[in-house]
Amino acid sequence: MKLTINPAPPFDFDLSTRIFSDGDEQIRKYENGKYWQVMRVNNKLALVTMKSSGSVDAPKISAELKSNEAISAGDGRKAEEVISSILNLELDLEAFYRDIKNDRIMSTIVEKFRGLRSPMAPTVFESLVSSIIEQQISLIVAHSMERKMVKALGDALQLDNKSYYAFPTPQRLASASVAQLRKCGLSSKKAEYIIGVSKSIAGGKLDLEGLKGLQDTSAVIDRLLKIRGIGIWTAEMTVLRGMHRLEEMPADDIGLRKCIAHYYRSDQKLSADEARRIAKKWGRWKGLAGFYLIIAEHLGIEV
DNA sequence: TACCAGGTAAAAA
DNA sequence: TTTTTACATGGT
Repeated sequence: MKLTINPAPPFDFDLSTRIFSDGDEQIRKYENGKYWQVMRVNNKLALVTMKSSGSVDAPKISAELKSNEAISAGDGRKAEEVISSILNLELDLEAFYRDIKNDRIMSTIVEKFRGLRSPMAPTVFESLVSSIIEQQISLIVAHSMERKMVKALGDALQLDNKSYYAFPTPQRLASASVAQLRKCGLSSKKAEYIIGVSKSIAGGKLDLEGLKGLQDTSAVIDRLLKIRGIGIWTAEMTVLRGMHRLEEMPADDIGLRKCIAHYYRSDQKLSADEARRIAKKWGRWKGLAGFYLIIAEHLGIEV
């Protein structure tokens, strides 16, 4: 099935998905103008491959959905919703750009990255598990472990003689053993955390996805902090990427603090509180602004 | 080789 | 109550 999506401008498809250039081709990857990944639509697995067929100010995405099951028109609409969610297409970027206009440094950066949207996790669960894996270790290491986990425990989709993998469900991770996750490189503790939270969800004791309905982000974070293995950093990362709460910024994050220090304090070390103070002027866009800073630093942009 | 990297829970002080 | 420590692995 082919889909055409017309996001609100500005949207730079290639700039936003190029982040996955080093991704795994069996999970999700950007290459030669195309981005693909497995997604769940109404409990069916489908591979979606997308490319830009428009421009930053008149964006258009051409997507193709492939599955071993029959795909209905309703599934197509659901797929559009999921795509919109993971590419963060609902985000009002113009409002962000307007609101940071009085910040000269941030303004210079957003001008260079006009149309960049931060990728989002399709579910709160995926966002939470990824964040647990990313605790304390470098992103390169974390992504390597996550890849192994998705391939070992995720649902496989066989298409064109190739295997693709979707992120494991809470039910699957609830029945996994610590030893299985240890084989993916995770520490015993992280394995326990992930299995523990998965069991709560599978057992109906925790409705993670339902937390999206809570307006008050700090109430969501308070609930997440009750889960074993979830501290403030993990809770903030989870709501930022899994619930589109772009106002949340993990100020305790060392890497992010280095970025803020680089652009705002000539590389002088920052405490978390100082980072929060600087981030205050980004208002409801702290997390998104932080994302722009990380990308800018990664690409060696100077202002 | 040793140390650090987008932390957290549990032990020790 | 606050401070230290164990934990995993890839890069430098």
